[in-house]
Amino acid sequence: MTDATVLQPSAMLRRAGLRVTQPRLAVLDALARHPHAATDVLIAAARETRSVSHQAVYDVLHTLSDLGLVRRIQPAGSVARYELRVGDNHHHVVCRSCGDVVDIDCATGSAPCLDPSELDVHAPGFVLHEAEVTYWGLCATCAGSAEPQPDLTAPSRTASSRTTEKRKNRV
Amino acid sequence: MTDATVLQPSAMLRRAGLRVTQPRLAVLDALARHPHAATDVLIAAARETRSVSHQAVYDVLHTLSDLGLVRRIQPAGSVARYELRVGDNHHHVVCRSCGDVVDIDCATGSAPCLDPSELDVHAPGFVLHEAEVTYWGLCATCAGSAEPQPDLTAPSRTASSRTTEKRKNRV
DNA sequence: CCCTTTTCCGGAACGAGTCAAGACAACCGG
DNA sequence: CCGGTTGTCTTGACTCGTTCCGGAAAAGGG
Ligand SMILES: [Mn+2]
Ligand SMILES: [Mn+2]
Ligand SMILES: [Zn+2]
Ligand SMILES: [Zn+2]
Repeated sequence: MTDATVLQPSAMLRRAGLRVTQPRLAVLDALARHPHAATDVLIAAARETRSVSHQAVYDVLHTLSDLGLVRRIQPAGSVARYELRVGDNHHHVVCRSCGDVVDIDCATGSAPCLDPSELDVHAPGFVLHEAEVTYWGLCATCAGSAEPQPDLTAPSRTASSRTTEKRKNRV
Repeated sequence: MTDATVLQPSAMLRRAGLRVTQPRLAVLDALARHPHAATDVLIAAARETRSVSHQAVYDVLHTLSDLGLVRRIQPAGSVARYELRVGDNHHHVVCRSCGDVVDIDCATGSAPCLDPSELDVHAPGFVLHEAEVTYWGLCATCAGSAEPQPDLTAPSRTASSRTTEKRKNRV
């Protein structure tokens, strides 16, 4: 429901009982412009607007995600990413090669959208909150090019041990 | 299918074209005894058997997961965890409080067990490999105790910014 | 048993994220 | 409009899991 994007940044902060500060406005602005961005990207983006310390960005992201104003996702092998789309229990498609993340509306509806049939058998008494679904594969670009894009998660390598390639975790 | 656990360790190594070495046997043994264990636990467990360097364990885990002999999972906010159950596309239930991981058979069958309806719309040309499902909630123990167990992932905190508690990432 | 190739080792390095303590600035009440 | 009270930011050091490096060791084929 309460889609954060429709509210005035300062309004949504105050409504959550938070002070309206420069770092928070800067981060909210950065989030609006960079959905699913990693922290370092958000830091850079926030600095385009205001002067903010990296620690402030971390603090803001913690505060906001603890209060549910932003969502934090962390596809395996990636650093934390953040988005303003909250409360709609949507899912994500992630490219194994370039790490790109795309939203997918939840077909089933609200959380938990899926129910593990064997829950009672293998984890009796477990209280289920949500089912997180991550679709893995290759985006159109990466699927096309034989030589994949600068990699991100890459557990999908065919060969043996130590890879020589570098990796980068940008957006 | 090819459930790793039913094969002799040395056999499955050789069948994958790998040399049978002490570190690899030690890690396979550790994995058998500690499903879903984090790397540090596996290092400790492997050392109970043979003398192995931490780097060797990392190398082995990379080699084996690259070849698909072990599976690597990484629930958001946790370090990497490994298991021998591969190729059956099973899913996981994770306790938000203590970080405990439990297997859940995939009801649908083989990967990708789920199909995002809007794939073509929002990510046209995307080649789907698998759908990873992670169920989040509280295990019976943690749901019972008001004061939750030593924490692991804990994005579920209600209050504001900087938490005072410590955390630990064990199995 | 020797040689080649793979694998392992120890140590240094790295990067995302955290801790800590003092400076600062929102907001409130006057 | 001002000054005090908190909650928030800054700076800089630091932790922890993991990776990089290059020489040493050992697996396996001949
Ligand atoms: Mn999203
Ligand atoms: Mn499992
Ligand atoms: Zn891609
Ligand atoms: Zn628990």
